[in-house]
Amino acid sequence: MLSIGKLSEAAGVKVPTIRYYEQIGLLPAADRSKGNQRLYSPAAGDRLAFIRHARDLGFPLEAIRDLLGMADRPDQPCAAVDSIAKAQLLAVEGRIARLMALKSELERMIAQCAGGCVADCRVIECLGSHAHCSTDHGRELAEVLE
Amino acid sequence: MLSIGKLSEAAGVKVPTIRYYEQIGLLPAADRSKGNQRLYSPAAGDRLAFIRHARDLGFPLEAIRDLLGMADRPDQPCAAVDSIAKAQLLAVEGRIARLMALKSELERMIAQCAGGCVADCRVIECLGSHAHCSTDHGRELAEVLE
DNA sequence: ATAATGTCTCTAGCAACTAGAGATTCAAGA
DNA sequence: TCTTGAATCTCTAGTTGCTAGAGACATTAT
Repeated sequence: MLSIGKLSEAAGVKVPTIRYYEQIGLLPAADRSKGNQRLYSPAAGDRLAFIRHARDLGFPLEAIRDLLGMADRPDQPCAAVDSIAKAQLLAVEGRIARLMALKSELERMIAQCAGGCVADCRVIECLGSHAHCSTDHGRELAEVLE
Repeated sequence: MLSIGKLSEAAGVKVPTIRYYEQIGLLPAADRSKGNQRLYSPAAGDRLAFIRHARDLGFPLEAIRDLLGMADRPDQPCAAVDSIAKAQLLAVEGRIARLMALKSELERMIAQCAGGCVADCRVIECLGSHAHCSTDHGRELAEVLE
């Protein structure tokens, strides 16, 4: 059995994060030592690794909760798993597209600045008036950063 | 003078958001009507438009606070403005790069799934063990989504 | 005059943690 | 065995940038 610190090290997930996952029910309540400290089996480590890996791929915790539920029923069809993964892929692609637009707008803005004083600064001017922009970007451009 | 609702409409920023900006000191406290309702000059609208535009470009509010402070001193050199904008560009580029890695990992995962039951699902398997991954992605891969 | 909006303040909630206080427990060395 | 230092415990509050709601007051239209 592992202490929470050892588990943390093994899975690459910080100690308070593990407690947080338990608190929100993503991990089952751990066994305790006589002195009330958490003890984990290697299987708990696998579950945590799964969560961490899915987080690394950007899945939100709620999606991970669903994925874990599915992983626990290996005889069910995996279509639902696929659809979660595909939704995640779509979300990522959307973010990329919007970030690209953002990037070119920023590049244009920066390139135009000759480096004088603020009164002549293109960056400030461009921020002040949407009219200087090449694209008709709206709120949605930056949603990706949330 | 405009009511907060009219200002909201004109600038494309929601009413509670305007109040929030005032609360955190990004907008100065507005004048009030006899009945204590906020009244805004067109100049306040310009400032709000500046904020919104910068938000659209993904600048964090603290950076915007700095930018506004600089815009209020037109005779100062604009190097600091540029460096904020460049930092933002770098942040955006970093996010794009990491999202691209994420995207290809997700695509690989999804493509391998033959669509059987969960026991055979590549998506679940890949999430369960990092060994199936092509890249040695770490936590940093998903930081972009925060 | 009355009804329908609009606005006010205040609190609480979202995601996914992170940081800190103050108390306890464990592990290793003397 | 004792002691010290590290790890762990629970709990609360903070982060970012808003959003939603309650209950009360103001303004506008009919």
